[in-house]
Amino acid sequence: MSYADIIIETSHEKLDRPFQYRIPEELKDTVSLGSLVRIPFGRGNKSIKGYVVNISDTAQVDEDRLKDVKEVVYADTSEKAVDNLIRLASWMKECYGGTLINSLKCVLPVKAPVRIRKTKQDIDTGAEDYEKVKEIILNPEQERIVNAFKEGYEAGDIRPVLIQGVTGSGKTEVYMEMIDFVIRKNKQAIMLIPEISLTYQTMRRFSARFKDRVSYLHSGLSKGEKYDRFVKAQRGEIDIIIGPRSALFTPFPDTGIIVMDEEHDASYHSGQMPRYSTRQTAEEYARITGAAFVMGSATPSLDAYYQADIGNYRLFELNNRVSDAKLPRVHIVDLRRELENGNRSIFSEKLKSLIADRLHKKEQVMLFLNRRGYAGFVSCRKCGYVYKCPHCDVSLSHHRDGSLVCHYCGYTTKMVKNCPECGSKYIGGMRAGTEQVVEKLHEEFKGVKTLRMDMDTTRKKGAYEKIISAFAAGKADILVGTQMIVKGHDFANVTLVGILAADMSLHISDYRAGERTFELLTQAAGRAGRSDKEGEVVIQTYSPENPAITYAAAQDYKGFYLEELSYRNLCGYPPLMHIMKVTGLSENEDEAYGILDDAINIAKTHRVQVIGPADDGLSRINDIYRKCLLVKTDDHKELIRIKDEIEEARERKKDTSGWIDFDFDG
DNA sequence: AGCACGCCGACT
DNA sequence: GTCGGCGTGCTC
Repeated sequence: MSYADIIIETSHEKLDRPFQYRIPEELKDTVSLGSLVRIPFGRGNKSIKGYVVNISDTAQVDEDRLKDVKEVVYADTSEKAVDNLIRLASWMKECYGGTLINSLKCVLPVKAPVRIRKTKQDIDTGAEDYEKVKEIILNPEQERIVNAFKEGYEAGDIRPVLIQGVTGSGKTEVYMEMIDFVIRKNKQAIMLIPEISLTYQTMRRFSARFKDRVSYLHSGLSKGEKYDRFVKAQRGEIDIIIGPRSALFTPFPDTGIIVMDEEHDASYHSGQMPRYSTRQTAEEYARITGAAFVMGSATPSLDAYYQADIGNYRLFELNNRVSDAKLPRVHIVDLRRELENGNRSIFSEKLKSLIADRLHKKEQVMLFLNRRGYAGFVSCRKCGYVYKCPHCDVSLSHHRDGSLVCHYCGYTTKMVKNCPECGSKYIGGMRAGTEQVVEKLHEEFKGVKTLRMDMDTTRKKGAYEKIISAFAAGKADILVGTQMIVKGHDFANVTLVGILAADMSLHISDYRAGERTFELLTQAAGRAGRSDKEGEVVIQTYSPENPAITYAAAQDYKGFYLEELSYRNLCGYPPLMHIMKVTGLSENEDEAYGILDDAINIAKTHRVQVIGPADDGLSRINDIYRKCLLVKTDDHKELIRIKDEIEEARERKKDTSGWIDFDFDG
């Protein structure tokens, strides 16, 4: 007789454990690991669904307490892939909290044997639209990395690989070469990209080389389309899958390599339960499957580079752009001087003259207004002074009631009329939107053609692609946008990039502000001069001496890393310390704080640092108060133990609001 | 979470 | 006596 351990579909944590059922003789051949089955549950024998997570031939409880599996809703064809994915789900539950059933749902393939129809969304991979296959000749730098990878792979070096390559250095060719090597061994490849919007261009490059052995997967596909691809993956009809973080869970029979492009990208963090880090999860999945794990970025996250620094990852560098394209020339403009010289506009004299020059030469310009996580910090336009928390060294946020508040520890002070540093009256928040920028451009340059790309203009489906292709086709001289214009798009005719207010992300109340700013500036600068024409970049800032700005201008990743690491060390932030962020939600402010009381008491019984509670960055959305608590220690395992205790306490109190993040982002 | 069992008060 | 209140505890 065989038995199945089943995780049932319920939101209740108390039931989030395996229940054993008898597999009746007639279902013996259809029930397999990962199968979705229907079972009677509870006194009422209510019929519910559950996932089979283990099959054994011994009963764990009295035989007379066991019930039979009623029916199989769907059985998987590839047990091996599913077995690995179930292990991954357990690891995720352990690491990030929440329920096992939640992690299983996140990880296990869609099981919906519905009719497959080809839709318009389908990117055609039929033979005709392939880009011309240029003969791929790697430059010596690329070749060295590929060879070292192959040697490591053959020698069984299981360490993840981090490629730090400047923008335009040809990382994709390196990935393709590595993938080619692995799939020739009859294994499959997962190619992760940060965003759905990058699917099309990545697909084009990959299908030019790998033809119909490549497919893609993302949340925009219907259940049927996803199912179709899972079946293809399981049957071995495709070798490579391309997609955002969810593509990591493609049920290949023998995953041989996982590539994570643009490793630093914030969208690799899941904002929903389970709140997982794609880098950590891919690393674990690579361990489980025995696959190679390769990350690449011009600006690796500090955490990833640190792993390379201490020898956990193998590090490779690509320091040159392909086909002799030069790195752009970068000008830093001190906006305080502009004010002194009587220029109160949002464009510095330098930027104005360079824009005029490009308009004359019929070359294109990108203007970048960094408004990410803009939380209303206060600074002096004369001397650049920024109000910061004396305890946490993050910028204070300006609240409607006029107070200045720290979003980490809750420190509060009054807003002032004059700059405490230089006494000027030019102190206040920074407020300029892309709309005003466009308006001012038309005032300044008569007849200029502009395109605007931000949250407003890209809300509609397909609007993003429309703007990108219009700009690529030369239908505008200047593209004005928020950080979304920075991501991976190559415009051959762009020779000038202007960053209007580099300080905006520098002073968000987040310990990662410097890292994010460096990243954005470096990536934005990388958009200039991607082909034969040399590019120029203008960075406008009130803090020209800030390392995030100076190192980005110099395109010096290593320099920034060392500087930022010593800052993190000094202030006790990741990657040297680990932070757990406990979030509490309530319609009532006192209650929101109250929810965190248990967490505080639990944390205080451990040898950790407890900070807060404080208003969370985005408190009071939809009239719900959001409060957070930070728990800091260098011992990650200790944080996991505290997390388990907090979850236990929350369960006892039937408190389902709130969540827990580790080394959180934003 | 559901659902049954159980041990007390006011009702045809 | 017994109908029903929801407190307690279990679910393979």
